[in-house]
Amino acid sequence: MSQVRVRFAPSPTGYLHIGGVRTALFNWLYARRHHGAFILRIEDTDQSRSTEEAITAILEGMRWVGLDWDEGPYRQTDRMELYREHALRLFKAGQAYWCVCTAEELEERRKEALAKGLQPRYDGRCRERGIANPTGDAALRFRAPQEGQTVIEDLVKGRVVFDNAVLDDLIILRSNGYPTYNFSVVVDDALMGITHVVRGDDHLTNTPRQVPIFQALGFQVPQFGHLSMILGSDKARLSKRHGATSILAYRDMGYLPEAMLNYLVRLGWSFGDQEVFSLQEMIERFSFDNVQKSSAVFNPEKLLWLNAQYIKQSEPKRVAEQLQPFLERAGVGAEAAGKSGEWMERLVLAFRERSQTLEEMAQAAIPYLRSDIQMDEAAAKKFLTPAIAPLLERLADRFAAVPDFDKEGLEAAFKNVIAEAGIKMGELAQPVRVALTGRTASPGLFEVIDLLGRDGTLERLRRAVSRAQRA
RNA sequence: GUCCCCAUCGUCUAGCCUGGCCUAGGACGCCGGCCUUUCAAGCCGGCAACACGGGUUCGAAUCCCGUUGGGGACACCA
Repeated sequence: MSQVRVRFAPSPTGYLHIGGVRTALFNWLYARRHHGAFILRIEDTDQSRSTEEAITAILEGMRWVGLDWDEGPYRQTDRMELYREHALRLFKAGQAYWCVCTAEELEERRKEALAKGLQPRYDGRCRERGIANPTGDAALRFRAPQEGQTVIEDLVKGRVVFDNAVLDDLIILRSNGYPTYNFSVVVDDALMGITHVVRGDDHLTNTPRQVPIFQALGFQVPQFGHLSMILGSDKARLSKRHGATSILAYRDMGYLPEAMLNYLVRLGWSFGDQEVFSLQEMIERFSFDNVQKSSAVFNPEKLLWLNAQYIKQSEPKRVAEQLQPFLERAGVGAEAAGKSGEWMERLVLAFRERSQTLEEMAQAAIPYLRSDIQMDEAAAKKFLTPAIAPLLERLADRFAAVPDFDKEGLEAAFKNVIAEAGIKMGELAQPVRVALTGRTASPGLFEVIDLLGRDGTLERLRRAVSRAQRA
């Protein structure tokens, strides 16, 4: 059996969206599963819509999620001679002809047909003109089969049959010399030896247009697999109005790349009841046999849950590294840089179970990095009262007396104070929490103290005492 | 309009190909409880679906036909 060769072929007309990443992922998984090659190809033949920035964003997105490619990135604009050469070959063989209908005329006829409720296909008026050497602007059209059927044995949809009567003679070479999509894909997929064309099912109806071109060119027809679309909550195709769709936007919101891939792979694919998959597991288990035919609605809550799972399970050291840019954006980059790696890991350990994103973790970490804390006024009013002040002061004194400020000593000191005062743990814990963090919610008190250290803890406690006395 | 694809809890899905094991399983979310110094996490429990109508069959979520609904395509875009 020949080697598997698959490709991801985005057009650089915008950022890399998550639907594209899922298509890339399925291709990549299939390649890795079968020890084949995953090829990246940029389809930039639309000069007016393709941009360098988009190409950069696509590569950046692919690298971020870790979908590495074995060949490419190829750019179609670097391969123009190839398309022209094969298009002309078709012309010489009588399988393509020059068309001098103008774009305006075509557009008019198209609208007319649509208005009449007919399929807006090219009427073939240049088909028999036999123009050999067009003088002005002319496009080259493929002479598509008019009879019979084109049958596709799709890897995910199964057998799909199209009547060739619905096909029209599509333009393969524009009058500006550039190839059109349906032609350049065929030439590239054939020349690059692509064995399985796996793409979105918005391309399903392009397939019967492409198959005859493969055949006319004398190329072997690859296998096709059409993946269902990702929909928004209103069941319409996922787009900007449903929220963020750019993969890099998710990076910037604090999602982990492995969580993104795990979420995306489960959108349309499953392996029994398993929800969490390492990359290795995905590779070992992936198969088109259990790829869903129907489209899937994008569910941000489940993504968030998966992200939280990954944050919890990842190596604290790695999470700490990935957290850096978020700390910088939160304005505490310098403070974080002053901390040891070991301290940063303790920070991650304290917050990994209460952060769904890295952004959330960075926000939660602010009071532990800055010396001046932002006090929640409502919380202060409720918990830092004159009545509690003497207890806080006593606690600060006892804490100060704990020899190496270790957890056991601190806990004993804390318990002594509440026992002496005859109050419950929570009655002192909340005021202390507010005193130390400025907030009513935080990790365990002794974890907080551990992060703050002796000086930070005592200073905040004392400051809270004077504030409480004045309240 | 024409062609193509699709249809199980709100959502992602298992089951469907190879009918009975389905009183339809899991996950997210939601609700309740446990744990608890707060917030989380974790654990336990609950609500919730075979789109509809015909067949075929002893028996249909599973096979067939139709209806309805949703999506996609129909460019000198990709």
